[in-house]
Amino acid sequence: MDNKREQILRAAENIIANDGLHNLSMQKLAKDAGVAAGTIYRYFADKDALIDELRRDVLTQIANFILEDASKGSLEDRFRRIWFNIIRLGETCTLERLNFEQYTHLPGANSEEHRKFERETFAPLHLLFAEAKAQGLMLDMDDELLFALAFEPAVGLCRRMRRTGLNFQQSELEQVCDLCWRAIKPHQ
Amino acid sequence: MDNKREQILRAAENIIANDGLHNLSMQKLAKDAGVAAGTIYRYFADKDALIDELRRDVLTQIANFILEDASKGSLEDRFRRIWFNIIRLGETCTLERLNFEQYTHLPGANSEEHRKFERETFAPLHLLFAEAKAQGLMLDMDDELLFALAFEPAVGLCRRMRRTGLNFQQSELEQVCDLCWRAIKPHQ
Amino acid sequence: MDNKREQILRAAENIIANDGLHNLSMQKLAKDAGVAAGTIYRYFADKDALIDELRRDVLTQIANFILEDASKGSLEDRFRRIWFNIIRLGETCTLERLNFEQYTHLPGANSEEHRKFERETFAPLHLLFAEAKAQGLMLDMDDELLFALAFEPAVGLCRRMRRTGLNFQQSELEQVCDLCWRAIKPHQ
Amino acid sequence: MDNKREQILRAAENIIANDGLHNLSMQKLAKDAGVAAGTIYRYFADKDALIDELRRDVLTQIANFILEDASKGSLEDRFRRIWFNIIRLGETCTLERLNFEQYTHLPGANSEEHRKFERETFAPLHLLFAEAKAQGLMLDMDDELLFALAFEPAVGLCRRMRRTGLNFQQSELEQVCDLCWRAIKPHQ
DNA sequence: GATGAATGAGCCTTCATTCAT
DNA sequence: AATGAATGAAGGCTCATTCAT
Repeated sequence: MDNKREQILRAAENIIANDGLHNLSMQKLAKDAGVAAGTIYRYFADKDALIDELRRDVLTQIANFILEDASKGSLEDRFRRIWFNIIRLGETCTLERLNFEQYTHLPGANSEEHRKFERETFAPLHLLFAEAKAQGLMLDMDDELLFALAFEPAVGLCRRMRRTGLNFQQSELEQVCDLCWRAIKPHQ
Repeated sequence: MDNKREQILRAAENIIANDGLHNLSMQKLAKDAGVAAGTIYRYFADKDALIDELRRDVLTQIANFILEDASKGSLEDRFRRIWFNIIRLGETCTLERLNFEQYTHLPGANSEEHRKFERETFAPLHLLFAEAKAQGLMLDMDDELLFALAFEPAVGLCRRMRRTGLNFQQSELEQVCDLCWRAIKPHQ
Repeated sequence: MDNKREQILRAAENIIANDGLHNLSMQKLAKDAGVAAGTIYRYFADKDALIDELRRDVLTQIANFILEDASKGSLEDRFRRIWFNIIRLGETCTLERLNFEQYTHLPGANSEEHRKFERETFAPLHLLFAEAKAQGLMLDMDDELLFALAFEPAVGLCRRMRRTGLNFQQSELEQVCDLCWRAIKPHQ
Repeated sequence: MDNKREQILRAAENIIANDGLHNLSMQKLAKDAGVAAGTIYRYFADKDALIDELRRDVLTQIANFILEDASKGSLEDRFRRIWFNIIRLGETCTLERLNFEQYTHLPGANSEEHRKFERETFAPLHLLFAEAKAQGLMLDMDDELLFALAFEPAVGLCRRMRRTGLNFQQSELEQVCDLCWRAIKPHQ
């Protein structure tokens, strides 16, 4: 049964989410995953490889979560859905799952190789931008800049929620989302 | 002479900036700081306390950098100055100083205690927001939301620059800054 | 079919010859022998037993090699043939077979039990000595002493060749062999 | 006090002599040497470096023992003294010291670098050979061949004594030594 | 105050062996 | 008989911390 690999990855994610990467020891991981220490090495070459895999795995989960239903409805609907998915991702601060910020701290997240993987995984987002620009609904800027204006506020609010444990009111969030949408729209 | 404490903190910052937190060993720190390993323990209770102090120390430096001249000129000038200070901070990738992102990775940065310190350190920013709201130049929203809209795009772009190593053109950044400023301005 | 036992022994010999005893892991052995790890334990009680068997097995091969044709021709011919077989054994540094020196390093080679086996295996040598002594062609000394005088130089030269990788000229070897033969001959 | 380094080397030698190299664990070594595991690493970079040093250290001891008084008296006296020093070295099978055979099994003993060190350490032997050849007391052969004829029998007898635990009678050894000396002397 | 040698718990990893299939 | 996934003890090594000097 290959769910042992899955058990290990989930236990690793859990430990990092709760105690931080520096508390991820192979001994503890084995115990939490319910396997023997040696077993981990049947599935992952070494600790680095395990983290590599976890990084990709988590990114995929995050992307799936954020981009869910990102292709249905009007462009504005799709934008808002993504925006709130980011918020929801931040709100879902179960201690069992790595959040986006923790993910970016994983070693290797900045490697050229991984950034390529990230680009591919978030391809739908770039399609959305392209479509919107083509229809004159978004400013014709570099995607990086658009993302910063449109979604970084949401990412930042997530971080804030995570750090303080406090949530915002839905109406407040709606207003911010609205302002983000306006910010990247061509001025009438 | 208390500059030994300073030597130690600077050496620690330097090591983390260059090699990462996980390469900060007390022996290497002692060597780089030019003191004996035991000496560190005369100034800091233990490694955690050292990092606690470094975290506050670095935050203060960062705040000083970002809020430099934040009280001169028109409100828009002050806003723009802060916004570009954030960008400059991201661009200034000296190997000698911790950058903002590295700072946020330091363990304990999310503790209630440290967040309180952070709030105090960035008090001038809240004063700016208060002043601007009073003059009707900014939307009357929670400071957290305002910050997200106004500055998170800059923070995000810094992160992007660090990760990819690429810089943006000044004109592009000006445009984004401008859009941030508009985003939080009341729609006349 | 019992050739699985043989496969395992050959694979073990091969690994030790190429990579050294300390690289003989049961997993690698299983892989190289083309069997499952557990299967080895159907043929050998444990790793020690496997090495025990390999030791005997290799000794037998070595003895066969050295004593080949050791019963044909004049006593001097037989002596010389053995002497040069020892040299040839040292020169034959195939990577597939353990050489004599590697053999002597196998744990347990000095056990009383194994030495008895060694004595039996080299019985023909003792017969040769007995015959030669009876004919007055060799000094009437303890076989151990005779062996030391007659063959240890050859063994030593092999070791030297293995260590340095250099070979000696045939004429030089002939001279040494000749001097060995003289050394154990009664002084006219 | 730098005798900790010495303690560690002696404990290592002791363990290898008694239990074999594969039983030399850093844990056991630390315990036997009366230091903490980490302390070993203050004196030796790692296990390999420790063994490297031990190899040189033991070779030096062996050479000192064998070459003791090797420059006094007639050439034959010197020859016999060395020959019997080799025997004595083998007889001195205290379990506390590595013998020559064990020494040659230490990893790295065959490296070019170490062989060079060996050559230097045994330089007096080569001087002896040179002197004897110049005086016409020894055959004009390669030193390697001379050594094989003259001393390998002694080395072999040592090995034998070590393996069987039995000693030879002094008169027997005298005879063998004598035959070795004759073997390398020019046939009048 | 300052030193740095010494400590030993804890880390990552390997591998002989077992056992359910 | 054969498999190979799983085990977990043990190995080499690091490093935060202490303490005699």
